[in-house]
Amino acid sequence: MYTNNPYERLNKAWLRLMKALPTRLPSHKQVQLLRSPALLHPEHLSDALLLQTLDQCHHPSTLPTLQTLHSHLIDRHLHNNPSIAIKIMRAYASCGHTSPARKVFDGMPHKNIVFYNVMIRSYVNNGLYSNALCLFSEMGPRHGVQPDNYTFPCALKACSASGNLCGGLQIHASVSKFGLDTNLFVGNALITMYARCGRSGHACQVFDLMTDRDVVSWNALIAGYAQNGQFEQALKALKEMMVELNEPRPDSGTMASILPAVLSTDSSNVVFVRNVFDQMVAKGLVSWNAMIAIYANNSMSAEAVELFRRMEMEEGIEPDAITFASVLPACGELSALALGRKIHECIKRKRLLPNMVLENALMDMYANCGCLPAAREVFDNMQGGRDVVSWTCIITAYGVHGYGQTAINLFQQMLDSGLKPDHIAFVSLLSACSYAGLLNEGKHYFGTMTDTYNLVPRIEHFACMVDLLGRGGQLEEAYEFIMQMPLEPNERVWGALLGACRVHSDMSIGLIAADHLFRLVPEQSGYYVLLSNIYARAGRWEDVSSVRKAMTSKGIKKLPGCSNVELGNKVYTFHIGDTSHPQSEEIYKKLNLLLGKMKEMGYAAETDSALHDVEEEDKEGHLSVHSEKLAIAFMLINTGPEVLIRIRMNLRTCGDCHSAAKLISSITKREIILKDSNRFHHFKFGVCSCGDYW
DNA sequence: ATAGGGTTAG
Repeated sequence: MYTNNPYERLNKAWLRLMKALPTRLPSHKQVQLLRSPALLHPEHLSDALLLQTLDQCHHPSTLPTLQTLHSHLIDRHLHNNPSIAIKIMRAYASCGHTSPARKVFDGMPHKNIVFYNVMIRSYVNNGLYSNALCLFSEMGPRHGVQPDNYTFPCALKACSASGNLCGGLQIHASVSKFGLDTNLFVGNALITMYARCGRSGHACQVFDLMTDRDVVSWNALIAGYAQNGQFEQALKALKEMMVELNEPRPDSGTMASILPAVLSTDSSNVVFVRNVFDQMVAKGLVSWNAMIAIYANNSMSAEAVELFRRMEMEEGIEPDAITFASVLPACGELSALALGRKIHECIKRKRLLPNMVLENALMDMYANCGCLPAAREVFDNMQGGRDVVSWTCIITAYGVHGYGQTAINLFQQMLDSGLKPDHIAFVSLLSACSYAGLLNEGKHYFGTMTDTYNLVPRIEHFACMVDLLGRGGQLEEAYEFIMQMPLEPNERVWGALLGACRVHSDMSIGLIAADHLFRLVPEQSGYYVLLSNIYARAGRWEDVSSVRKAMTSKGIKKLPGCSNVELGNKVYTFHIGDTSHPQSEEIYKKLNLLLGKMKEMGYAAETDSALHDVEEEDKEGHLSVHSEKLAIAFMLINTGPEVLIRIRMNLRTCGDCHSAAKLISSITKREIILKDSNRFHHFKFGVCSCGDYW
């Protein structure tokens, strides 16, 4: 039965829609809301519906709706009702507009504490911390309102968010005056305030003095330690939290809080956090995101990708932008181009672009998979602007692919766009110069770094410069450069010098570098072959055996080299001397065939070169064929001539495999992109983009 | 009618 009001049905339908909507609307629902015919004529809506619609205005896109509603509420003289006025203030604040909220606030003749609390919170949520504190300080006997247990958490949040320790201390004093020290919410806010102001000791004191603690208290404490770089303390707090019986149980906030402490950590800690994760009854999206990020950042890319798959497929949880930003680096690390592309499609389908973080992550993924054009396409299509990270991504991409001049041009374009380069941008640029052998350019930019941009060079910049000079054959100069560095040279610096000595066959400086390296990191697997070979060549047999002993006594084994290639939707892994593949016989046949042709072209296996990182037992036989060669042969057998061969290797490729790949690319007229632990080698027409230096 | 902690990139 309908009345004569033609909008009665619409009112009913509208009411149903309102009830069905969640409190926070996803963006497409917001658009629906704005286009609703009922809202074009809100005068036909009942008071109750108007108020229900008001509750749904929580997003900037609903601002026009809100303004219409507001004027109708004024027309109906409902705006002076305190609870309605509060709703209007909150809605404006959620839409990012504090001024109209303040107007409502100022227009209320009798403001009780709730008005103050809501107004202060509006300011805090919109980043206007000083406004919030200003209003807070106006409270008091003069205006007839005293701050209460709702006011303090908000006021403290204003201090936490702006790192305002001074204000925080004053508020803490005030908290004590009002006897709210033991309030749970106030205590939690105090912990965060101290932690965010760099005082995790104070935060811990507050925590210890609290009579009630809940999961938020623990999370605030853990986050405090984690954000202040006290990773061990953060883990200790999490462990204590876990042994507390029953309550409080860790929640997704716990996972997010511990995150910074375990982004770069030991595998034992990753295992521990994984246990926490597994024990959580209701893991939300945030927990999955955090766990994926932890794996991805600790070089456990396969685990990151596997967790991502489980989350989507088995748990049916919808990934969001943060999930993608966390899993994309893992795709890059694995050169899982097919998965990376799938994720890119998914991102487009979900209309998550433009999003700078995602676009940067996509660029990085494509660059790491050896797809420079795809990385460039993402860069060119960025609609929401580019930041230093975006530019650094694309500069790195060109740099590692050997296009130093393009990297320099991009760097200049970045400057032209008004952005200021930071430390990492310079690492990227200097490496690009170094990879491309642009000696003078590298020196020039190293100079501008301090002269123009007031950046103090860090150890990684010095390592880049040593690499740059060394590559140019300026070994004496490189050595001098190290000697006058203001920082203590580390293994990267000496490693760069040793690498240069290998390429330029300089024994005397090579031995100096080797001695330093041996002193610094005798056990580091990456250097040990080089070290023992250079000592052997110099006839220093005692040092040879010391290197070997250091290796075995510390129980460190050489990381087994392996090469990954993607064929179809599968990743195939090859190890040294691998005979496990069904096509093994064919692979070795193919390699022998190629070897014959290579020898005709003057190839000799580099097994006796003292300055080369080839192992003793590495002869031409089956047992010692390096994984790169197997992977290349496998791809030659299984793909047509038009297919670009992409290989991912976990170590630095050796000189022998490099020469072999170069010759094979020439003989077979195939393009080969080999990514080793250091950089890309793009073999085309018998030439390598790295200029035979790496 | 009002409150506290936490997640993503080079």
